[in-house]
Amino acid sequence: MSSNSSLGLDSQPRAIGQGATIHDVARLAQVSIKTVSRVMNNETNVREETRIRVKEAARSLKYSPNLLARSLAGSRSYLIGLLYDNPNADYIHNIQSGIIRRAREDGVHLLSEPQNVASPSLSDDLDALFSTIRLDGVILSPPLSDHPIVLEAVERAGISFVRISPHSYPNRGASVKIDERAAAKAMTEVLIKNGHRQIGFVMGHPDHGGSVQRYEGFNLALRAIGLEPRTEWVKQGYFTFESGREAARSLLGAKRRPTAIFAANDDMAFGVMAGLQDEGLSIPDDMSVVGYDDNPGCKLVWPHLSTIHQPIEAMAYQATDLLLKPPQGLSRSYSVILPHSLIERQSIRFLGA
Amino acid sequence: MSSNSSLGLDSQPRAIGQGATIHDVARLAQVSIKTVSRVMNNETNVREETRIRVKEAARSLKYSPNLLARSLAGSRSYLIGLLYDNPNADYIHNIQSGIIRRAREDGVHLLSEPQNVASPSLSDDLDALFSTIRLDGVILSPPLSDHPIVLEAVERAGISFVRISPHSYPNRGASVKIDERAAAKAMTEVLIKNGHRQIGFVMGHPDHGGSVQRYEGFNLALRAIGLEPRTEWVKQGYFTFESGREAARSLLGAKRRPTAIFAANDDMAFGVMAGLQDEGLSIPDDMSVVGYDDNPGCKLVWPHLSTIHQPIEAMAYQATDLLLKPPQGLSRSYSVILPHSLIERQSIRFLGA
DNA sequence: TCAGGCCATGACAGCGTTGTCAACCTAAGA
DNA sequence: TCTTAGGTTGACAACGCTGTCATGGCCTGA
Repeated sequence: MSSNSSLGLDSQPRAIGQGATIHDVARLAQVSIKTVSRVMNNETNVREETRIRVKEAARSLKYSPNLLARSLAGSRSYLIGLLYDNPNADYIHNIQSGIIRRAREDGVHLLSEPQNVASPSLSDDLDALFSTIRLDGVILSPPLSDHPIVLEAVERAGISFVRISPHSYPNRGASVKIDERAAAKAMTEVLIKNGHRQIGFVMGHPDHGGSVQRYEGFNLALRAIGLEPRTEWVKQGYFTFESGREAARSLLGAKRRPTAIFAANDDMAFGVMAGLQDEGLSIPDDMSVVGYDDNPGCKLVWPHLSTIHQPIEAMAYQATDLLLKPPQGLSRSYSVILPHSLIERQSIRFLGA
Repeated sequence: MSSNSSLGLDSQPRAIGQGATIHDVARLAQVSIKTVSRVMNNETNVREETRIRVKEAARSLKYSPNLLARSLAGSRSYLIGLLYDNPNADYIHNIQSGIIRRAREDGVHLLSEPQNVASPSLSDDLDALFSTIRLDGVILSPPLSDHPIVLEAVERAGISFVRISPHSYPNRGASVKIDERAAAKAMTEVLIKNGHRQIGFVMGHPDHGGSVQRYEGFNLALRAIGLEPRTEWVKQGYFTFESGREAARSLLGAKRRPTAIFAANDDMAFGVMAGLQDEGLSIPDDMSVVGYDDNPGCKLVWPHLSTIHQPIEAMAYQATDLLLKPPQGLSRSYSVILPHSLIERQSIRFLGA
């Protein structure tokens, strides 16, 4: 005897917590399951009358198609992944919010998959992930968006992906970013406009692509007024508070001190501020400080930190949009550049124009 | 003719990006797919020799079972959900990290599902979510862990769940929390030990259960030394920076000013500090301030904020452990209480013992 | 020697969908 | 009137697993 779970006689409601299936809807609407499938997927070639009847039945049964069955049978999984390895909670939170906001428009769900860049099994881990769950696509956030092993794994699995703020391999996939070079240049120009000529720079983590671009922007602004960056004023940092503090100390030891310090991210800028205050310097009177990221902490430190604001949430939304609705003739280097903004707060002293 | 996709003749490797299936492994190991299934699930009653042969085959094909097919056929989905509606990025990030750390031990993946508590469709949204994906369980983070509609939806769907830091409905499901009342009491006692007797309190959001308990702990400590809280020193806040600032202003308007202010979370404490500084007061000289949460901003504000630290990540790990490996005879009010800690920094002035 | 039991294994039917293909109906054109 | 094309619908086989049950081999004890 074959399954009778969908026979009319078996009118027993399902166990608590079990949703209706396509069979239940089909029976109620007096059509085949295939027609229900057509209606649920908004396919064409269904008589209007039938469509309404099915929709009515689906509504009354509170039917919603089982995602797992759908993906097993069809070619989509309605699941996308976010790959990240970033200690900055605020950044990830914004990314995630943007992705989910867009994904929900298409009934897609998000799998959060942090990865350890340093792990020797990274490649295998990703292979396992992709073969375990056939994702409709993944979003790569920095620093993973520039990581060759990650890119290879994604490409090997044949999964479509969008990179957020990539800096290398420009031809490997669509991306969403801001013009970090221009942003850093603008920030530097603000310092210049305020009369600063001796400006220190704390570089970002050498493995993050953004570090280079921000430094280039800084240099561009200086050269534009005929200045050459002095290496004794450029310190290597690692995007952490402590590395910023360290850099500040080191900068204060220079023969000649700068009048302002540009840290390549806010966490380091906070560290710089702390390091300066450790030495009894007052900000911005004795030293101006600016950062990059618009971390919520910017409004907590005193004075409030001037910085660059990236529309993280919007970038993630865009990235997901690109993933879910790829534009016609999407080239392998398709890239959306969103506008950044410069937030001036109280951490810059005006030295005269 | 039946499917030949698994016949020996069809030795063609799969399309790029497609993983091996259980049939591929079975063929290579010369066993039935059922035996492969047994080995992959560590079931008993498989001859050791066979087990090894299958494992070898699986490894060489880089086989990992398809999660979706597994869940469709079996009773588990290897997917759990995190339900949250909390603007605090740091909090959510820690929760998520803890969950994922534990989930990975069991090969389980996490679906991040923010929900809007205020949405009129909350109940329907949850029903749809649960019937679309049969989750193995969900973690409820505050304020959702106390939300009747959420609890009903989860119970209705028959999904197992664990609540993080619940405050109401103690008999509805397992939970993980800290003793918030004791923590707030301890914080207040530190203030008392430093000589403070006039202490202001900024309450948390009225919809968050924690607000009440923190206030109770505060009261307990006062009453223990024979003090009654003065209502003019107790202000309603909403867990936001701005509401803290507001409360500070209002507190300064009191006939007699307190010497210390305890804000029920750090964001409000930051607001209080800002409000105080707006009026030219110096912290802690003119007023001591303490918070609750150990937000990363605590080390950014000046002076650094004394606060209560909750082991958020560990709580989430525990909660997931409870979900994935429920202890025998788990009662409906099973609750794990983790230790908190009190972090003393520079925001308290010593007035004499 | 043989029944009884346990262990190891496999056949096969689902799980709830989508994809493929065939069948039917209707209206338009010959 | 008969085709023909296109719109509408359904039957049925996947998708890649797990659950159930049957089968056969081997060991044990009477």
